[in-house]
Amino acid sequence: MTDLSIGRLARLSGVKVPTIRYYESIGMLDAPPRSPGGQRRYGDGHLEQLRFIRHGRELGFGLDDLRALQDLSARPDRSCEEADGIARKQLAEVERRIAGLEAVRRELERMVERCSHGVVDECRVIQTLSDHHLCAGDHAPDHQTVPRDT
Amino acid sequence: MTDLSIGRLARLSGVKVPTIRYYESIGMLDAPPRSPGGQRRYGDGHLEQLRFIRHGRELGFGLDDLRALQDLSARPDRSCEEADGIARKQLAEVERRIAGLEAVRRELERMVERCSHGVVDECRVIQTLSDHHLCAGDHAPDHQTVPRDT
DNA sequence: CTTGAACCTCTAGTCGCTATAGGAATTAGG
DNA sequence: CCTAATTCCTATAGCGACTAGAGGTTCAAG
Ligand SMILES: [Zn+2]
Ligand SMILES: [Zn+2]
Ligand SMILES: [Zn+2]
Ligand SMILES: [Zn+2]
Repeated sequence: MTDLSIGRLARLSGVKVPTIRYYESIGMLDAPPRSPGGQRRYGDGHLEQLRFIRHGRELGFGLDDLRALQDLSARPDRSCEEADGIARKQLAEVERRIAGLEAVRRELERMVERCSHGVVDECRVIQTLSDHHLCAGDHAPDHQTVPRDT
Repeated sequence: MTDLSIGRLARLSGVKVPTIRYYESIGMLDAPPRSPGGQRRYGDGHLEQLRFIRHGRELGFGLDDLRALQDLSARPDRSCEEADGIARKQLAEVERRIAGLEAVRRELERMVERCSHGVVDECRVIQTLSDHHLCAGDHAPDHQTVPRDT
């Protein structure tokens, strides 16, 4: 019952203030009680919950999976089969993404290395983009979304 | 002047019909002439342009970068310095993402391997999510967005 | 000339946030 | 106790790169 303000909770958890409110709005984080003036007052349980979510996000889990994992951790007597399944699925997904990125990395390296740095018309980068036949192999048959940095 | 319909262009380029319209709407792809009834009629230039974009997307370039690269390729006499810079930046970004995903992969592997597959309370997956100290190392200090599959 | 496939525009949804505007509440200092 | 600075509130819109659906029109094969 440490009665944390949202800002303090943000500092302790490493999750930004607007993100905490966002998690509450989509039902990922329990809505806390409010001060007489209407401000959120969090307890230790919320901090734990938020750290769980943050750690899961760092490991690449989607919020849906984390919700399922959260629900499971509230039922300590059940078999952990489902939790392990989610983790294995996540591992497979990460491996798939790494494989795709490795293929992309090889092609990018190749085109950067082979460019003689002259004029655009002879630029290996531009040429390769115009013609996949200049690539060494196949790359990224599947989708890749570019992440954002903050 | 092959006078391609959008559907045929989609098949020839590997880019979906709504995506082609989307590219036009954001100015990535030149707006084609229309049939008397108002339907889009593409030429070979559009097909080339679209293949360029698609190839670039497969290599992980953002649409902004691809626009810049497209503009450069229209000026064949200029130095390719800028193009090479964009490609090197992209390579660095891909390397950064691989490094992050490798760290995540190691942790996921670790937690899946160490679980004795009993009850949730003793599940290494759940425990690790609750406590980063059970991780072997640091992972993903930066953002990662989960890609979508189609 | 009919019919069914392909096309059109427009809007809203995806994921996981982030940013801004325009206020109200809290807290630290004097 | 009062003020000023800081933090907090809601609500809305935007990011990237699409995808999905509704409701209507045009085209091309037979
Ligand atoms: Zn070059
Ligand atoms: Zn290629
Ligand atoms: Zn387990
Ligand atoms: Zn960890």
